[in-house]
Amino acid sequence: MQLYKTQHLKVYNSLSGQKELFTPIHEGAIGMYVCGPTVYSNVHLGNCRTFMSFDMIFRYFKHLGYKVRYVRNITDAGHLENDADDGEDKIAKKARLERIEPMEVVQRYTVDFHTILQKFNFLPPSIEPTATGHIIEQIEIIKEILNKGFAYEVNGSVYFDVPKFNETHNYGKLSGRKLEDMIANTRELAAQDDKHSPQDFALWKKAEPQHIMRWPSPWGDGFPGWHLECTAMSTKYLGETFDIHGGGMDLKFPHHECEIAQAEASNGASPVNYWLHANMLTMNGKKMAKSTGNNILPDEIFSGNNSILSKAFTPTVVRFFMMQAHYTSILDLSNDALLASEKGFQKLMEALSAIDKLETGASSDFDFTAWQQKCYDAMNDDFNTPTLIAHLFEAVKHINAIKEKKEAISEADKTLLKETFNAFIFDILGLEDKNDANSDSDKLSGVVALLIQLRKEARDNKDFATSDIIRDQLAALGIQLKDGKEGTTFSIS
RNA sequence: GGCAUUGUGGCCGAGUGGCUAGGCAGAGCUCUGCAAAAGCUUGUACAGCGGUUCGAAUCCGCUCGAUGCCUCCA
Repeated sequence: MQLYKTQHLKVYNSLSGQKELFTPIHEGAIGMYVCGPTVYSNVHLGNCRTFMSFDMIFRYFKHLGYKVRYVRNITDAGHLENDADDGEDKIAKKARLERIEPMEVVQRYTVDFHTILQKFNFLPPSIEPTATGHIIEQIEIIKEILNKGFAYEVNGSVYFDVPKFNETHNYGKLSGRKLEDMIANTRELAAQDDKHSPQDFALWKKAEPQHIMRWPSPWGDGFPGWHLECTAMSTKYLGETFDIHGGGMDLKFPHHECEIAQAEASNGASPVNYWLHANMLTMNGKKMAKSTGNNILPDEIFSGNNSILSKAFTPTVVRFFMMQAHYTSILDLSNDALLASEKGFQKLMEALSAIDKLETGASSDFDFTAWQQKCYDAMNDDFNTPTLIAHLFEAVKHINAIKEKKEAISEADKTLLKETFNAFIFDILGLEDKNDANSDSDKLSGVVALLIQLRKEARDNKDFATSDIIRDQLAALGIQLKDGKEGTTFSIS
């Protein structure tokens, strides 16, 4: 059955600035494009947050029964470092610094990107196209824009004519900018520039002799402009108008604004119905960015090898931390926040594992069907994962009460509870119940189990000196024993 | 300077014109040989100053602060 027929989803559309009822162009099917990474260095945690937000969105669409074509590109053609003529593309620069082929840089960091996302339990997109694999498509779009008169060629480069475009279209409608204001606020620089207007942007740049990444084109050897690849690839795989375009908030202007302009100039149609923007992850209150050095790598968190965190955190805890904030809000990373998330996540997992053991009765004291709908309502309200998680914790309270026989649950509700928990926690939020430490080594588990047994015997004999030695020595090794009604379990920190 | 977003209890972080967010920490309790773990209970916060309203943390204005974009950036 298709849930989307009964669950009505609202999304915040950056284009309108409002939450809108989501209706795909083709019933039951969704086309979604998300701007992927530029693979010139290791993906940092801030990058991951954006992709994780859209991974969650992708997962929810699938859960609702939509057929989704999710396209997330790899930018491997490099972007210009700056707008001046001597701009150098990032990948070429990195290649020169490291004395390797540009495609070697691309390969290295593409692999890193995929490895990290896998650790975070990402679902792979339907298509992951690369910019260099779509040079021909990009050239075709440039030709079309030139034909329509919205671009001009200068010295082997082609620029998009923003003022001309703005005469008949609305440049700035996504970011809420007005061309007049932009012109009025233009900084005075770029003395020797081929561009007619500072607002114009490159569709094709002439490659200087020393430039490594280059392709032949009708305008000579060069490379595509910064915004073109997304237009080319989204159009190719999703059509001239598609449902959702996502990306980080920092891409809204100029990148996405230019995408709209390119698409409208080349084929006349507005390319995207719903623009979704994920907000930034900050650290110490500042945006994470490769360029400023204010960032942390995922592996530095997983290993605990960094200066801001007191310990290591697993990928799923980091994911839970991020899901506790709404994707459109700025989220600040800190040790305390991560610690809080870790404890909360453990609590959730313990409740989940307790469900199976719950004894059922004739009826339930809690309306689990209504509760389940509240979970959906949260997600239907622009993917409100923090509210969803609050509802999950509400259920945790009832699970514990049932466990202690203070409340009752019916067999049917127990099944519903289990299915709902699994669906939201694993399928939608993408979390994993990995007790890394415990599953680490069967031998270790066996040894600890043996020690637990010896300690139990000592305690039964009231030999507390021995039992406390076992407990304290294990604790010193980072193995904590947890005495419960059903016996003793342990966790490794 | 321009555009945009934002300011919630010790920390993180939702939300809404009047009805408990949630997590963590803290406090109390239960359990325990003692602890730990676990569970239960507990907090009336919404930058400041005005205004609209029967009623605003939620709407409007101003002040102050923060962040993002305006050059590549998730």
